[in-house]
Amino acid sequence: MQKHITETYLKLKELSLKNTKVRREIFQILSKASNPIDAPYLVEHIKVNKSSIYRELKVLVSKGVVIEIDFGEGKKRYDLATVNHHHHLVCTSCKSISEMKLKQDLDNIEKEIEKDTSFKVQRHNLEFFGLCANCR
Amino acid sequence: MQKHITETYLKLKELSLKNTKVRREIFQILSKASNPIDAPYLVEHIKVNKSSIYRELKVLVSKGVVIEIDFGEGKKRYDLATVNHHHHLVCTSCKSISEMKLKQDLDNIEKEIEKDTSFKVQRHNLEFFGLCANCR
DNA sequence: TTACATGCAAACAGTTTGCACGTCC
DNA sequence: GGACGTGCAAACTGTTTGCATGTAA
Repeated sequence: MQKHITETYLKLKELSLKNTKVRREIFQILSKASNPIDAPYLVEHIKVNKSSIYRELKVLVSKGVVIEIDFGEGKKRYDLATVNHHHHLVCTSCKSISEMKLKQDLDNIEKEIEKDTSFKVQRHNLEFFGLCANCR
Repeated sequence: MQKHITETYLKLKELSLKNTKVRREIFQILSKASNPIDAPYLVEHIKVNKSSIYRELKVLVSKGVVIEIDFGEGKKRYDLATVNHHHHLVCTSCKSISEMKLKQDLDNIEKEIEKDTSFKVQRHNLEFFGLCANCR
């Protein structure tokens, strides 16, 4: 707990961002969450004006500490930019989300694209939609 | 031209959908387009009330003739559900979109997921973001 | 002290809804 | 004739903006 607070404090310092309420709380919620969290959830759970939250999310995304994900729900989701790149399995029935890591990521595919099309890949989105174990 | 109209007519019949203005025009625009088209574009270019267009898009998606794509722009894009499954290269600078087909699609990955996680994959989204030949 | 963070209210974009009316087969 | 499509206006959700004020370092 104390450890967690200290880590957050250090991370903010490292990014030369002031230690403010929104920042602390966004970090807290995202780090506790096991799945990407949508902006409206943050707005609902952090007692700070929503514009501050949306503004803050942009800052954190631009700093690269937080990543933005879109499952096509009409709203954005956010997750800590952990070292572990992974993909999501989204259940089309109960909407639950689980994570998975590819044994071998798409690096070879990305290289192939760059060679074939001269498009320089910066990142990719890969999500799978289907039925989770409970719903199938 | 005549051919195209006839095809559309037949397709509608096959789906037991009435031959209406919105339907014809959505098909026409989507089939001429080389990239997925966003809903606001359709609203702007088809002289029909926007609610009809949004309603219609849902019908066509549910019938499986049209697919819905989301590049995280805050709006949805639509494309004819052709036989050719492909992926997109979205330029983060000029926003241009190009298409690509994987030599080998993700079928093996999907099978792996089903085996490892008991999640039944129905479909996936895979988009690459980066710089196109012009912008890099 | 001052650059950066916040609250508030209003605006915006995309999309959805209810209801009365119109039209394809 | 009846099921289905449409127009219109209003509402809704997610997100952004301008501006005056507050606050961390």
